[in-house]
Order: sequence, then C-alpha cells, then structure tokens
Amino acid sequence: MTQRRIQILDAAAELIAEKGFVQTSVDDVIARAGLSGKSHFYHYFKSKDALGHEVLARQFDLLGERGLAILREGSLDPIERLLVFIDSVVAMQVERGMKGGSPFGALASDMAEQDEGFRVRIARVFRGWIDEIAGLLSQAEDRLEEGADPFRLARFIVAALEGATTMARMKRDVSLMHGVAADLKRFVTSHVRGSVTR
Amino acid sequence: MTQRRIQILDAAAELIAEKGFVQTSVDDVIARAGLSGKSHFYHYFKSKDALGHEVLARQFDLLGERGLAILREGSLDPIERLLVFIDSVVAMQVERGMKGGSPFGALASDMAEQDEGFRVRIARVFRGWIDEIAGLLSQAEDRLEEGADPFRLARFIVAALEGATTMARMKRDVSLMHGVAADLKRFVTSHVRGSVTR
DNA sequence: TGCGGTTTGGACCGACCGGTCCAATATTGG
DNA sequence: CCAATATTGGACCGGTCGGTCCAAACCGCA
Repeated sequence: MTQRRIQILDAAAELIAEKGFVQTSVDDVIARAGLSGKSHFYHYFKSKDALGHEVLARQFDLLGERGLAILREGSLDPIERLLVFIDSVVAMQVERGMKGGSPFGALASDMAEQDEGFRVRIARVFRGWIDEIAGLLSQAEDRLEEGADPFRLARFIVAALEGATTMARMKRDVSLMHGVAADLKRFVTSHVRGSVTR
Repeated sequence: MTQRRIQILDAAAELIAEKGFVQTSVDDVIARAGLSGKSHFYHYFKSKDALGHEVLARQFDLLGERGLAILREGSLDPIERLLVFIDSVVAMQVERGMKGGSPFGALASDMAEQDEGFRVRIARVFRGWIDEIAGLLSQAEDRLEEGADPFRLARFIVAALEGATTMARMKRDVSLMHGVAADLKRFVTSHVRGSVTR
C-alpha cells in the first residue's frame, strides 16, 4: 500500500535529482519504479505536480532525520556539531556521485521556476535549515565574536553549501565540495572565540 | 542584421532567467522579441539549442565586460576591487528584481541537466570567474594569511555568491543577497593581513 | 467464496513543441 | 533599379507528454 508510494517517491526523487523535474516524465518514473503503466501510477498520485510536492516533502523529511540526528546530538559541543553537519552534507552529496542536486536546493531549481507552489515549498525548506543552524549557533552565542549574528551566519552557511553543490554538480568535481566545506568550516570557527579547531 | 540577433538573444536571456531553458519555448522567444513567426526566428538560429549556447556565451561576455571593468580597475587595491566586485554582483541580481538567476549559474541550472554540451559550457563559465578572482588574490598574495590558497578562496567566493543568488531567488528576498555579501566580504578581509575594512 | 484494493495492459485524447517548407512581400545598399 | 537580404504569415509534421478510461486479472483476507 504505502509501500508502492514510497517506491515511486524514491524513484522520482532519483530521476528529479538527475535530470530535473521538468525533464522527468511520468513514464520515466513508471519505468524506474517498475510499474506496469500509467493507470498504475495514477492509482497512487493524482498528478505529476502532486508527485513533485510529495517528493519535496519526503526529501526534506529524510534530510531532517539525518541532519537533525547530528544537529541535536547532545554529547557534542554545538559548534562541533555544526562542523560535523557540514561534513555530512558534503558526504551526502558525494554519495550521490555528484549526479543529484539533493539534498540542497539545486534539486529543485527547475521545480521552483515551474510552479509558484513549488517555489514557496522550497523556500520553506531553506528556511527550516537556516533556523535549525541558527538555533545551534545561538546555543553558543556567548562564544561568538561580537557582531556575529547567528541568523545571518546560518544563512551564509546554507548559501555556501547550496552554491557548492550546484557548482560541484556542474563541474563534476568532488574536490570542489571538499574544498568549499573546508573553507566554510574555517569561516565558522573564525567567528568563534578561542576556537581550537584548525 | 546582427541587430535582430542581439534582440533575440536578449529576449531569450530574459525568459531563460525567468523560467529556465526547458520551460522557455521558441514561441515564447518569438513573442518577446517581437518576431513575426517561426520562419523569422529560424532565419537567425538553426535550433533552440544553438540559441541556448549563444545566450550562454553572450551572458558570459556581458558579465565579463562589466566584471572585468571592476576587477581590472588599476587605481584600486586588488582586495578592494574584489570587494567592489562582490557588491556589483549583488547589485546586478537586485537589478533583475530577483527574477533571474543570472549572471550566476542558476540561470542555467536546467540547461546543464538537459544537454552535456551546456554543462561543459557552464562549467567553463564558472572556471573563468574563479580564475579571474584567483588572479586578483594572487596579486595580493603577500598580504594573505598563510595557508590561504588564492584558488581555493576564489572557488569559495564564487560558490557563496552562486548559492546566495539561488536562495535569494527562491525566497524572493533581497536582504538575503546583501547579508551574504556582507559576510562574504568579511570573510575575504579576514584572510588579509592588516585589513582595515570592517 | 466473495470482496476491496492492487495490478496489468493498452487504446486514446488534446495540447504543446521543435522544426520544416513555402510563397509573397518589404527593405536596403551597390 | 536590381539583387540580396530581411520579414511576414501560415500550414503542416512527427513526437512527446500529462492525463483519462476501461476491462480484465490478481491478491489477501474475513
């Protein structure tokens, strides 16, 4: 029941990450998910757009599970957790073999342009990440250099990661991901008083 | 003669920035450029893909003119020039009313996925920007903190700008652009010894 | 055994899209 | 004025795509 839905959602997520939403046809999804035909697909989703929305929601949930597990890991220092989180984003991207734009927004770049509903949804995803990270930074606010706004910092981190995934995908260059992440971590620690990390 | 070509190229650039390449139909371009019909269009371009390639090339040239004018402004200190350049990228994006992904790569996010030729071309554009900035940083290498690699730094700057434009576009938020730019400039100056800028 | 959800398979539709072809009419520079 | 080039306008084609409809088979469960 829900089994098949998830199967379809995952297949669609792969394809969208590889080719973009517009370029992914319903028949592509059917083939990848191993369905028998259109009727089979439309038995589970009422439209391609509906599928798109659910893929977006699901991908966000998946990242949530994984990201939050790190961001909320109590045993680690907040800043340390943030650094680990950055690495994990890089790892996720590398895992996907640079093909997909997931989990960061490039996955959805063309979805946003296609549909206003998509755009809003994607904006919300970004917002979620930023808030999450800002919260983390706030926990360590007393150690931040003065003038360092947690929210602005969080926004910067997400932007840099987003840009890195986009560029890495286009240049098919894994090292770019690592390089940017390294600099980003250095950037973060540079905003923390008495940071030991190097 | 070339007049019309440029007209078409500009109309296409606008549309692509707004809706993406795939979502932009030849008829859209015809309408925006004020052509009379398909024949008129195909009198100037042999295919939609050919148009896409030329748009890409042209946008790069346009950014080149504008960006290089700043990046090569002899009267300014290299680092100062870099900071001005960052501001100008932000200004360009704001000008476009957050609609377009130009000049930074999001313009072409879906082009890259559609055609391998596009992907390579876009990668080359990124490469050009990075090299340009890296060159600038090299000029001031003696003033850089040790361990600061001009090339990696340049890559980071471009990635951050790219991510900022993508996010700003999706969130329809101009302040985001400014915020990221401000942090980015702070990041740059933090890598320069005895930087006065604040 | 019978019932509800699932699966299969395919025909079909209307819309859009990239691209071709053509024939007629402006426009313009040598 | 003539020829090359630019412009107009529209019919047309083949393909793709999202989506609908239908009828038959399959399945586990009560």
